[in-house]
Amino acid sequence: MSTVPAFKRLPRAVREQQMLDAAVKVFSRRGFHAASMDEIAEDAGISKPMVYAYLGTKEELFVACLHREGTRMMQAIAGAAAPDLPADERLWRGLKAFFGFVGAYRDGWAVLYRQARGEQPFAGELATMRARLVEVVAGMLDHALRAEGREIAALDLEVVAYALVGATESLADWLADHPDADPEKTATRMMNVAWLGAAQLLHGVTWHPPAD
Amino acid sequence: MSTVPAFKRLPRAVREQQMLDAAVKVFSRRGFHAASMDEIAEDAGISKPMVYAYLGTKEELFVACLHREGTRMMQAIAGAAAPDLPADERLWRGLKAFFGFVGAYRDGWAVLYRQARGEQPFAGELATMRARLVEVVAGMLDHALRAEGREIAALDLEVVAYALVGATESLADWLADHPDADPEKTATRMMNVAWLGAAQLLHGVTWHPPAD
Amino acid sequence: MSTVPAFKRLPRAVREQQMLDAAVKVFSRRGFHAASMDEIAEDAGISKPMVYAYLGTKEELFVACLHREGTRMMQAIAGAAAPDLPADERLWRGLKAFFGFVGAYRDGWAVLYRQARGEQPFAGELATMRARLVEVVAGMLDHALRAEGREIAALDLEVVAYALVGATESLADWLADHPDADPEKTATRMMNVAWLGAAQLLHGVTWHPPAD
Amino acid sequence: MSTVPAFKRLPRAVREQQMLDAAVKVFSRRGFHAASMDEIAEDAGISKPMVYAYLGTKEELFVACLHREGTRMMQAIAGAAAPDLPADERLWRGLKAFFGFVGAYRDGWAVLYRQARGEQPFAGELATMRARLVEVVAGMLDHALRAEGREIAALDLEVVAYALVGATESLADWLADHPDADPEKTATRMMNVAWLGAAQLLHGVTWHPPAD
DNA sequence: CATGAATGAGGATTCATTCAT
DNA sequence: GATGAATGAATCCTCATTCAT
Repeated sequence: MSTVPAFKRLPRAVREQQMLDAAVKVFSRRGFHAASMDEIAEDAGISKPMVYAYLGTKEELFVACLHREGTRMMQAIAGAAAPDLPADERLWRGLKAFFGFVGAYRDGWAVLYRQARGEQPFAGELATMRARLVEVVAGMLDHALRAEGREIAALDLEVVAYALVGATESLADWLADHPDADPEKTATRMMNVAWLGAAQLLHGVTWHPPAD
Repeated sequence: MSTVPAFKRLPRAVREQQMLDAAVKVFSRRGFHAASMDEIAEDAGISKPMVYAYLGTKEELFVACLHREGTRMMQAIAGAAAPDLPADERLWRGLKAFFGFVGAYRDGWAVLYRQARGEQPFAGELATMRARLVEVVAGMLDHALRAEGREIAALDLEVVAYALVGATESLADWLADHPDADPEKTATRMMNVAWLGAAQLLHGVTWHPPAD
Repeated sequence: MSTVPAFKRLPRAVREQQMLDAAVKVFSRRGFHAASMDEIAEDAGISKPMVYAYLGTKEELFVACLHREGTRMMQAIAGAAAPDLPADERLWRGLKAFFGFVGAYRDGWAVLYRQARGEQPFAGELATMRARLVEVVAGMLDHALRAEGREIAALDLEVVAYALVGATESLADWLADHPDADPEKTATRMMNVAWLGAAQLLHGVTWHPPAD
Repeated sequence: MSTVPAFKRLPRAVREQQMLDAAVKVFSRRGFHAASMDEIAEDAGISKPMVYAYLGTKEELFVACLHREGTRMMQAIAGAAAPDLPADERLWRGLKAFFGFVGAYRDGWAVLYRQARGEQPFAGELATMRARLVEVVAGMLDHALRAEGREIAALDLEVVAYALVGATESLADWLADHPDADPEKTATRMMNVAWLGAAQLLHGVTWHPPAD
């Protein structure tokens, strides 16, 4: 019955999303350190003490951003790359979803990687997220290898997967810096880098250092 | 037994190197923002005003670090990967030199990439350095392709090179985080990722998205 | 007996005045450069960040002082020297009000002139304020001259007015340095310097350099 | 017999003058606080320790500037206004010499007054110099009054002289700010302000406050 | 005589964070 | 629940001043 003005006394969940939106925006524009809680609060249209009450300290707030954006990204990928598809199909769909996400949420991507990578407090968080990706990729490769009757040392597998993830992140950076670039085209290029080599590996072709 | 009282009234060139050493160390441990000029000065065994007198502001100091470490790295690579070698040989030697450098100067690598990537003021500096690498790699691929009588769009070439550089940087990160890992082994793994795929490309094999 | 804990959580307007009071006091005692924001904040009974939050940087704070004191002074003069009075009466009342102000707010005067004059960043501010005074005085002279059927070159008028203002400022300095001196007596003396000469000018008497 | 390069190993007196030249220039451009000993030394073409060795601390250096410029000015005036001339002639010549000096050595004037006025450490020095001027002017007035068979209270005399000196300084400021203005014209204007009033005083005309 | 090297000390400014209303 | 008011604690940077060569 009360006629409270819109945008006031919103339920907590809504407020929190507003704050996270503002935080992601400001963190991605300014970077973690240069971002000020003042600016975030102002951008969220809320007073600073509210931000602290709802989402805690600056670090906690950043971690919350990381979580939200990371979860969104993983969901986008997981939803596209069903585990029962063949390896190349899975990889292709996953990459398409990934680059699509990056293209659509450049701010989120900037928060996730560009900022988090440099700041030690979040290295752990980031490592966890990346580890999940690496694990997925490594699992795909391993699965495909076993289907071919082959095997590869776990460490080698991990490192190769790590490299592929790194290449992908790098192209994501490139995409974030080229607003006009086409995400799907970028995914295709990544496939050409990743799959051609991986397919060789699957067929048992490997490279060895020369005698030197 | 030396007749010079160590650490006192050293000539400028020496002090500057000491300062850069300290700065690289502190920046790599703490990150650009969290690093304090006080700590850098103390670590260099000198007072703050000297740091300002010789190397300028904090940003200028960081750029100086970037330059020194970047130059060292490029020299290490250039010295190893002579341009007259065949492509795979050049790639292999370049990677070996690169991972060797990263393994030997983990602090320098951290300053170069992990820190610089996140901080906007240095994005430009870093982009320039990475662009040089990408250009070299792209040049190698292009050279090899032409030798095979093939060609590829410049943009595609750049993006593929970008991905390879990204994968390499990612493995370098991994190496920096695993002090016991063997640089040469890591280089071998990178070759397996990069060269197997690149060789396919060289032979005209490409991947195309399914009809969907 | 008051129910409000004095000096705590005061509204912004009140705190700003306290800060300005403190700033005027400290600036006038120490001079702009030698004054420290620490001392001003402490004198205002508040922490430094509040000063920055409300009044901005040291320069902006000084300008705020200049504005407040200058406005007060101009109001005191304007309130006393009604424009419809005869010239000598206006001049007398204006001078009385002016020296009364200086006698009552010696700190304010010191900030206004002694400090501002020396520091380049405020030369403009001060020049504007002095220009207003000069204009008023010149206007008075011009008005009186025209009433006598005479005229004088605008530049001459300005310079003469400038000299009168300078003489007045100088006596104000003298007054500020002699706490026991009587402001009204000082005003009378200034009239004897200013009016006797001005009256001659009004009657067409002028001095010309000898043939030499 | 030695062929030392010119401008090196100069006799002390010469070096000191070079330093003072540089100091006057820098102080007048930047103001006392903003001026740095580095800049002064560099401008003098000499190393900082030399400045300290010859002229002492920054304050002492400033005082030395004050002395040199003040002495030059007093000499210029004293040389022109011979004590045996009639009062108006003396005043006219003195003013001409004064404004001529200011016009010729704007830097010196800026150091003398604009800078020194604001900085407490030099208030005393300045007051002494101004007192000498005031004394001279007051002496002139007194001498002329007695010649007319009149007398005036010492304090009144001092204050009036103070006002005249103030007006003169003020016009000197104006002159320093208007590089194209003619010093002699300015002196004439000052005579019109000063002498017309003073002459009235000499003839026994005085102004008294209205009954109120 | 002359200077490059070196520093102690201090000041402006900013920010994350928390009360008291 | 919500906020204006308030601050402790750092951090960058500069400068007058002095050794040691």
